[in-house]
Amino acid sequence: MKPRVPRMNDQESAAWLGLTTMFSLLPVALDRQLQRDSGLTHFEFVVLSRLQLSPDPTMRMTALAEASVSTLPRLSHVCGRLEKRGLVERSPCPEDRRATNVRLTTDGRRELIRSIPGHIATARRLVIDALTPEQLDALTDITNTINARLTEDRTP
Amino acid sequence: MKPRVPRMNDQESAAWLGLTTMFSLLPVALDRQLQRDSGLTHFEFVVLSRLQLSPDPTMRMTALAEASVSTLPRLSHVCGRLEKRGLVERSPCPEDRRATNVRLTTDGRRELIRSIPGHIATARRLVIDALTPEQLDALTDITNTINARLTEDRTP
DNA sequence: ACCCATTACTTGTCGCGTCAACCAAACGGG
DNA sequence: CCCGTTTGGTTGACGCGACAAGTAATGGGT
Repeated sequence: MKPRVPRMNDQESAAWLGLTTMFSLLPVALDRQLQRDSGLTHFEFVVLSRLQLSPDPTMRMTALAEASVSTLPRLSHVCGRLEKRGLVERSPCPEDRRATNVRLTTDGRRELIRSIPGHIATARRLVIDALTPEQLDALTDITNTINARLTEDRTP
Repeated sequence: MKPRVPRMNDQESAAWLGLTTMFSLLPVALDRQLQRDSGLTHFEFVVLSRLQLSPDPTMRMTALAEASVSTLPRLSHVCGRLEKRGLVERSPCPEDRRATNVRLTTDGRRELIRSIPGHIATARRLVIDALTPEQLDALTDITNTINARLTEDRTP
């Protein structure tokens, strides 16, 4: 069955063009700043952040993957690199011997904290400070709505 | 000088989290659908689209790079692949012998047109149809504002 | 007329992410 | 108490993109 999807009108096209343009520019900009100033990719930054924010000092790979909006293979690779650089440590989980626990090392926490101000400054300069409070609220609603669709699309 | 950037408040954090979550999910989703159904990456799709939309049947690399929100190296690589697959053709520009002209082949146009309905359907399902008209307008404003900052940030 | 800077693009390298395949442990029905 | 299935994670291969470096043509200043 081919349910004939309607073309986009001008209003829809404008939104779509703005959106696609944004996400071909924004990730690159974030990666550039973090890489240049802190030697971290944005995703590495997110992983370290989620680890630090966790109430429990150690997290399972699956939980960390979920928290950092990623996949297990991707997380596994990046944890391998981060471990080599001494920023995280992995240890087998005693309760479930299939599982792996990850935790932030002292070096990892230090590097993360060092990198935060520059990252926040960039996020403010490029996005947050450019928007009005009403736009911030609107953006939250919009992204939450879209993200709901995206997450249910992830696992068919 | 270190002008002490303020932390984010709850409103700002919510918007930022929503945004970062979205652009770690959306590009993957678009690539997946296009790759599966049409053997194209989203960026390849954009390149072909811009070529087809051009009033002139042929475009300079620089113009195409700008239109597809990309860089010259990236575009050069992807044009190489697309040319190998017979979807585009490159020829030296007669007026400026440094320049290269790209144009869509018949096969390229056909493949593009084949791929459009599925792509639009995905864009609708994941984004457009999830939003109200007011949200679409808001999204256009927001992304245009951010994109302005991003583009001026690109070339310091 | 010459030279240096700029423009236009290409190429190579490297690192990251996706996917598929794999392994091992735990579960659960018969 | 098995044995098939599900869950948790790792690994390898491959492709794409960023960046840096290189080439070639153009143009602007003197």
